[in-house]
Amino acid sequence: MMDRKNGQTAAKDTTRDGASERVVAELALAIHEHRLQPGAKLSEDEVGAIYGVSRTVVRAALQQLSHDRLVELRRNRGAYVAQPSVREAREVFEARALLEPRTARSAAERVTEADIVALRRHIADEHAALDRGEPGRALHLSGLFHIEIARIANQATIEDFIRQLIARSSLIIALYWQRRTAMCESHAHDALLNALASGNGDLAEDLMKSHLLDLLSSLDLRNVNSAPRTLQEALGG
Amino acid sequence: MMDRKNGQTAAKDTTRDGASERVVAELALAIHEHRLQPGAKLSEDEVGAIYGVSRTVVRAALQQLSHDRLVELRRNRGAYVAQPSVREAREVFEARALLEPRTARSAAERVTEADIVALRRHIADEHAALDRGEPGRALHLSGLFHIEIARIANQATIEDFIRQLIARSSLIIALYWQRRTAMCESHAHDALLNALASGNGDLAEDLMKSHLLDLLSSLDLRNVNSAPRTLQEALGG
DNA sequence: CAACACATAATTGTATACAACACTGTCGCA
DNA sequence: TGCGACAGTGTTGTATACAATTATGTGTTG
Repeated sequence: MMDRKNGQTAAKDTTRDGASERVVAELALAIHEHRLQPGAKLSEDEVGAIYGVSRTVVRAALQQLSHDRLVELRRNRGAYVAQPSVREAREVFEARALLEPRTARSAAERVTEADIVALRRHIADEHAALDRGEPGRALHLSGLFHIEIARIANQATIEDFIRQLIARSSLIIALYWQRRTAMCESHAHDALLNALASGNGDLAEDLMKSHLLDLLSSLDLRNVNSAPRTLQEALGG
Repeated sequence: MMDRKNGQTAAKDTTRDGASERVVAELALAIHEHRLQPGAKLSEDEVGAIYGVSRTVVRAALQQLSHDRLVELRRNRGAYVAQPSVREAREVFEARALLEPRTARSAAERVTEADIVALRRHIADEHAALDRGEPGRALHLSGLFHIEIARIANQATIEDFIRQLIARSSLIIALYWQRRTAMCESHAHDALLNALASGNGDLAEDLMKSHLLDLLSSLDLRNVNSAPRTLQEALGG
């Protein structure tokens, strides 16, 4: 293990200390991009070996992720990528419906030229990822679009909540997405962007609301398998 | 230190493992009841000695508290009870205004007899604490009243957010409360309880909204001392 | 006397060691 | 053969040791 650590030291020297933050970021990204599937076990030794840190650091990272509900900690049994239940899925979108439309309105009232440019960039990246056949990355970028809007609204507290909700949404989509509908949401993002650019708060609020409803309705939340999936299913897939 | 640990083992045997949760609870309670003032330093060794656990456990607890923004972690410099800025204070109440009125409406639509009984109990406890001259405890109970309403609304995700916001509100009140207005909010809680008991969602939502506005207006948020208070002031007080 | 530099002490960041618990497979018994 | 007890193995929970960083106090120097 020491060898591996030394092998990664070169790449780590930018991160000086606070090694757990890097692990948090890497794991969160892997979950967001669906490289880690819901239910996957995150063994402390294994994760530590991969990133060249001790279990102490890994534990801190896992605890942090568990607070965002990306990871579920079971006492004496380890950490697993969370598997939101159908009920949790509904709750998350309920909360988003409560927070995001109003936030979009605030954003429309405060948005600057630079913000618009950044948002256009996000959308372009999203399309590019889709064209490259990286739906996981596209989904991640789609989430960042929402977070960017929250940032523009300039309410750090609400932004944090939205960030958590979007992270969980990523897991929910991994579990409950039904392929039927194509990934058409980029259209919704375009419309939102236009509303923001024109400073139309009413429209932005409405568009966000219906966008979230669309998203929710594209999920299959009939509680067919509301029970947590077994590890075997996750590993076999 | 070992002696102390053994000395507490008897009291700890109910908590089997997960020792950090107990530390989290104790520290959070101390903060909520204003026994720990904003800005107070939480040394790992010291906290560990008090609760008879190692720094490992204390660190886990502090990290958890920092995620709820009750504690601020500064790299290589330790953990301090958070000192929300004026801006954060406004943001917290903005978020509460977004979440709680709608939640109160939901609660009114779902409330049961047992819930009403529990809420009455909360209010009674709150009054009792005030009469006993324990304003810190009364404030804590007042927060629990809000959390109870969120619980009744049966949206665990939103409940968690509200829980965080109320925890932070406790710190905000510790910092920015202006004595002028008496602790009259119990009245507001009574009115809310009646609205809930009669199943009047509209009224509950309105009452919650104005209750939060009252609370906000009872704070002194002119940024007289928006800069974080010095440790000396905290210690000298 | 003020200001800087350095040595010292104290505290946090990380790694490792040991203990406690959970899971797995085997053996014995009905 | 089926079920239960038990030991073995591996993983997590906690404590401690060491390294790195910061804060403090002292002495020197302009």
